[in-house]
Amino acid sequence: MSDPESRFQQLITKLKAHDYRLTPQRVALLRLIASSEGHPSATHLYEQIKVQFPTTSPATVYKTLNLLKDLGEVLELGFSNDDNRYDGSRPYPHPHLICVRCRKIMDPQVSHVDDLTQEVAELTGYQVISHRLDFYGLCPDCQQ
Amino acid sequence: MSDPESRFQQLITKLKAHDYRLTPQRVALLRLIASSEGHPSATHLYEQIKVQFPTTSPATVYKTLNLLKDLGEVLELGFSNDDNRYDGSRPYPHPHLICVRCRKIMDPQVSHVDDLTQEVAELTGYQVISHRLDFYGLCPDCQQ
DNA sequence: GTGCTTGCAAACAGTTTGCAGATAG
DNA sequence: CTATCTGCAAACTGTTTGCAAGCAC
Repeated sequence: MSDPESRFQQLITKLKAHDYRLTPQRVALLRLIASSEGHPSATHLYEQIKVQFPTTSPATVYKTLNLLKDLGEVLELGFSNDDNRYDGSRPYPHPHLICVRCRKIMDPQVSHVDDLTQEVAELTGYQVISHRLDFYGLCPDCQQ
Repeated sequence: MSDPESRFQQLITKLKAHDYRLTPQRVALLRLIASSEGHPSATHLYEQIKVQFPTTSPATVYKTLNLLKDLGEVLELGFSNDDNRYDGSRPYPHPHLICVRCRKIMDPQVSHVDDLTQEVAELTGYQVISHRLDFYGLCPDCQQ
C-alpha cells in the first residue's frame, strides 16, 4: 500500500518493463488508477480521461484495464448486474463493503480472512488460487 | 438443509401461499431446484425442463428463478463473465468454491464466516444485509 | 519505419421485456 | 371467466472485437 505518486511510478515501470507503449491515454489512466480510492467503474474512468483527451474511446479504457489486470496490477470486481469496478491501489484479493443503495464501495478491515483460504484448501483438496469476499449493506449516509 | 422431496413441498407451499399459479413448467423447475446440488445455470435448468416440456422457453425459466429469488427461496450467484448459477437447496449466503477450469461449484465448510459480518458492521457503521464469499481454484480432478 | 495502439462501429452474450394467445384456479 | 403465465422475438447493457488510420519508440 503506497501513496498514489509512487504507485503511479510503479505502474509506469511495469508497463515499460513489458515493452508496452506509454501513450498519453494510458498514462492518464495509470494516474487515475494509482489513486483510485473509490473503486471506479470503466465508464467513470473514461469520463475523467475524456476531460483531458476528448477523443478517447471506452474501448481504449477497457483494453488498458484488461492489460493491467493481466499484469496483476489492477483488481477487477465484476458484477452481473452492474458495471465492473476497479481497484488499482490494492490489486490483491481483499474484502469489500458495498452500499446497495448508493453503490459506494469501501475496504473494511476484516481479521483472519487469509486463514480461510488455507482452511478451504486443506478441507477440500482444491488448489485455491484466489478469493472474493463482499459484504452488502447500507452505508451510514443511506440508512436515512 | 432438508431432503429434496420435502424441499420441493416447501417450495410448492410457498408459491401457493403467495397465490402464484402452479403451472407444469413451474412445478418441473421447482423439482429441479429443490435437488440442485450442482449449482446449475438457467440454461442447464432450461435444458432439463425441455426434456419433459419441449415448448418451454428460457424466458419462463428466468422469470420463475427471479420469482423464487424475490421470495428468498433461491440463492443467485451472479458472475460478470459467465452465466448466473442457482442454489435452491441452501438459499442463504454461504461460501462457494469454484473450479476455474471446469466451473464446478461446491459448498466448502468454513468456520466463523458469519462472525465476520458482525465484525464489519461494528467496525464501519454499515447495516450489513448480506455477503458473498467465493474461493477460486482448481478442483482435484483439474489439477491433472 | 515498424508494428503496437487508438477510436469507431459492429458484434457479443446473458438476461429482461412486451405482447398476444393459452391456461390455472 | 379472468387475471396470470407462457413462449416468442426484440430489446437491453456492459464489454469485446475487427479494422483502418495514427503515433510511440
